[in-house]
Amino acid sequence: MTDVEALLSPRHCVSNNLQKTARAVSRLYAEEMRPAGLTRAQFPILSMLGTLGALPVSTLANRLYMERTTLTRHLKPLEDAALVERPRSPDDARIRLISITDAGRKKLEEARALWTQAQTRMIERFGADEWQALEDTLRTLRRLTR
Amino acid sequence: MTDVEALLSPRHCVSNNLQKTARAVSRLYAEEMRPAGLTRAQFPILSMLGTLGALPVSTLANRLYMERTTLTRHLKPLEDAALVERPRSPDDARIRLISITDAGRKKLEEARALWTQAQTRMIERFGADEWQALEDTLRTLRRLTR
DNA sequence: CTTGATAACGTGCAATTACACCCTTTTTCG
DNA sequence: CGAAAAAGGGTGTAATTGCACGTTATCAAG
Repeated sequence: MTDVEALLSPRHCVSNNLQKTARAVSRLYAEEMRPAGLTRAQFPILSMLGTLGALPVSTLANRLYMERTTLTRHLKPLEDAALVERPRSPDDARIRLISITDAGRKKLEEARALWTQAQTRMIERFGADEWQALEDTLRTLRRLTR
Repeated sequence: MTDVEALLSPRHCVSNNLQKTARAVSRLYAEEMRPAGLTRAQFPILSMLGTLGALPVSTLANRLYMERTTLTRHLKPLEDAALVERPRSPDDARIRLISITDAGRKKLEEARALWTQAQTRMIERFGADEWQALEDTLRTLRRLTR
């Protein structure tokens, strides 16, 4: 049994430990995916759209655990590059239904090849079982923040 | 035994899962620490300096798992606020030895009270043992990136 | 039907991050 | 010694993030 008091030193900060680790890992993926011509944030957005189809901005943001306004920023360059569309819903003019285009799917496939390399390298180093367990733990942690 | 292939869907991206979780948790800490008058990055920097004393920029950056140039950006406002000093080393004029000032320690104490609240809340929700284990796992993951 | 509340989305601004490139100082080695 | 290499550090520029606030569209009550 670990005592809570033992974890009340900034060295054990949950937020900072996650942040540091995310930075460290992100650098590896970014390096490997650079030739794809997609920024780091664009890949998960296109992936999500490729899987789920047309979604309102807010719904998409929730799925990505991303601020809605942050997502809006990312969508603009993607729309300019014709990788996504964002027409207004016919039923509710407030809503924009974001979807991936054919060009977007093409780009996504290219990027995915590079991503698969980075992911494979990472999993092989860290261990598939270990990552599976960590992924579950991180999901639990995210749920606690809502 | 989990197969690696099962983890080669972007949904299982190590980088993105860490990033999402860091964002979600960071928002909680940021909200709680807002009254401290320190930004999120400043707190771990001051903490590290409070513990370790005077350090060269590169060494400090390594300890924080932060890009050296990113740290430089953060140091400027801290120096302007007189919370840190960065005199050149007498032995090697290339090196700046970063250290916390008395005003910095004072500010750190204030911020730490708020941080402790956020950390306590987080640990109580998540579990002390669980966090201890996760912290170790994250450290392992960071080591793999070097 | 109109008026206030709410929902969905965008913008202004500031903080965070990092790659590419630069300058200065020290070290290495002929 | 003197020139080249290496080490330490800073700047230019761009991507990422999110809070406060504003705009437009829909809904609920009277």
